[in-house]
Amino acid sequence: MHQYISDFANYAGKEVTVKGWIANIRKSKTNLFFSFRDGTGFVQCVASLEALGDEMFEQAKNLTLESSVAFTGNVVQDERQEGGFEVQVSSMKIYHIADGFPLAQREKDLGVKYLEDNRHLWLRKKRQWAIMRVRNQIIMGIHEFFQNEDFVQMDAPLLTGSACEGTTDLFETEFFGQPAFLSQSGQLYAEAMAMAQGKVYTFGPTFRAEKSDTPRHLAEFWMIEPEMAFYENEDNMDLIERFVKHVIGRILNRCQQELKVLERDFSKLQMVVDKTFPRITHAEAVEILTGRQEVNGRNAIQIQEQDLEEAKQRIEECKKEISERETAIKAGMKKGARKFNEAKIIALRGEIENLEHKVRNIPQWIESAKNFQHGEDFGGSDETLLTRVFDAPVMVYNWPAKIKSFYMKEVDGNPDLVKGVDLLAPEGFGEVIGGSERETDINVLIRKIKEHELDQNDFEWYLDLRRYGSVPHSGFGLGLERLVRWICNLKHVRETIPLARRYGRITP
RNA sequence: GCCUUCAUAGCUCAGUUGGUUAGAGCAUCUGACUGUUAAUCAGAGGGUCACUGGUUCGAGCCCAGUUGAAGGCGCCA
Repeated sequence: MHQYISDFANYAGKEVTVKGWIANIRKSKTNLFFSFRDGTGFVQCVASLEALGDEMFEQAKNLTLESSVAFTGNVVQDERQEGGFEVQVSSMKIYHIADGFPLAQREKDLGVKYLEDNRHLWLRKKRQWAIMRVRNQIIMGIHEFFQNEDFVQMDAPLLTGSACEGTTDLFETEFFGQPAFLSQSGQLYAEAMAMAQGKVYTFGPTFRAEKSDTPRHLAEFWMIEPEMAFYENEDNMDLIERFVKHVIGRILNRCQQELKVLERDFSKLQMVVDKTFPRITHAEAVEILTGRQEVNGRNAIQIQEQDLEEAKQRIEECKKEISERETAIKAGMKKGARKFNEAKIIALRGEIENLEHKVRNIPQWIESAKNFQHGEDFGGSDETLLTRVFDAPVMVYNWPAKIKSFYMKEVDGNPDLVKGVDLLAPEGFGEVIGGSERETDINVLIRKIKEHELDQNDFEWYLDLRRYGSVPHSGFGLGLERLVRWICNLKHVRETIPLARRYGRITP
C-alpha cells in the first residue's frame, strides 16, 4: 500500500511510499530535487547521494520530466516548502522513463493552440489540476445545495425528436431511421417531473450547434436545471441567490490551495457571499447601460472611458520602459542583466498587444451601449459594461417577450414583458444563469407557440402539464463551465472542462 | 458570417527604410557548480522564415491569393 500527499499531515516524521510523476527537476552534484505529483497534490522529493548510494543515485539521475516513479522516504516538515512538507527519499522504484515531454515549459510560456492540441497532457499541469479540483467541488456544492433543500435529481433525455425551443441550432443525428437531435435543454422535461416531485433538478450534458467561437461558448457543456412547483419568479430569484452563495462559499472553504495556484482574488468571491445581489428590471438595465442612470455614483459609460484612457496611458508607459531598457542594453551590461532586460521587453510587448486590443474594442463597446434600445437583447460587451457598475452579481428580470422563449410567463398587465431572470456575474464574466417563471395558462401558451412558429403537435405532452393541475412554477439553467470560469477567473471556458468540444475543436 | 491583428527553431518571441552566413530565452544534449524552488555558468545540436505566385540585381521584410491562429462582434447559455 502507498500513501498520498494530501494525507501528509498524518505522516510527519514517518516513512511513506508515494507513487506518481515528476513535475519538475533541479539537479545538483549530490542532491536531486524533484517536484513530484501524485494527483492529490504536489510535494518536493529530495534524492541525495548520501541516502541512495552510488548505484541508485545514478538511476535517479535518469528520471526525466513526467517519468513515473514510486519514492519511499521520510516525510519531513519544512516551512520553505509549499504545503509544509518534503520527502527525503531512501529508495525508489521507476515505472517508466518519459522521453521529451512536450509541455516541459511553464504553462505561461506556451501558446493556447499548442496547449489545446496537447490537452491530454496539459491536464497534468498544476493550474489545470487546480481548476479540475475546483470544478469537482463546484459540482459537489451544487448537489449538496439541492439535496439539502429536498430537491430530487432527475436525468432528462439527451435525444429528442424535435427542436424543442425552436431557437437554437441543434446537432442532428438518427434514431432508428427517424431524425433526432441532441438535447439543448432538459427544462421542459424537468417541468413534467416537477409536477410529480415538487422540486427537481437536472445535471447533464447539453449540446448546441451554433458556430460560436468565443471564450464563453462550448458545443458540449454541462447544465444544471432546477424546476420548482409553486415558485414565482421572486422565489426563483431568492433561490438563485442562496444557491450561488452556497456554492461559492463552499469553494472558499475547501479550495484555498487551488485558488492560490490560480492566483484568484479571494475578496472578489467573498463579496459575492457577503453582498445582496441587486435586482433590476431589463428597462432599468438599459438606462444604466446607456449611462442615463448611475449606480452608487458609477456610470457605465464613464467607467469604459476611464478604462480606455488608462489603457492608452499604460501603453505609453510600456513603450517608454521598453526604450529605456533598450538604451540601457545598448550601453552595455552584464549578460545576466541583459537577459533579464530582454525578457522584460518581450513581456512588455505582450502587454502592449493586449492593451491595443482593448483600445480598439472599447470604443465599439461604448458605441453599442450608448445606442442601446429598449426591447433589445444584451450582447457580450453590454453585459460587461452593465456588471462593472456593481460589485456583486446582478439579476436582471422582466425581459422583453420578443427576445425570450415561448414558455416564459407574461408580466401581469404587460404582455410585452415576460418574467425571465438572468444572473450576470461580475468582473466581465456575464450571463451564468438564465431562468424564468413558466407560463401556466394553456391558451397563452398555445398562442406563443404559434407566434414562435413552432409545431403545436410537438408540445401536446407539454400542454398536458397545463391541462391537469396547472400551477405556478419556475426554474433556471446554470452553465457549469461558465460558473467554473468565473470562480477560477479564467480567460476561456476551454480550461473549465477536461476535454472541450467547441466550434473547431473535437480532439483530443 | 463580419471586423482587427498575426504566422520566423520543439515552445515563446526579437529581426531597423528590402542588402553578406536569420538571432535570444526556454526545452533537449555535454560539462562545471550549488539545499535547489523561474536555480546559475560554459558549450553543442536544432530553421525550405505557413503555402503559392508576383515585384526587384537582391525578399523573413513589399504586393496578390490560399491556409491557419489570436482577440472582438454576431448568433447563443
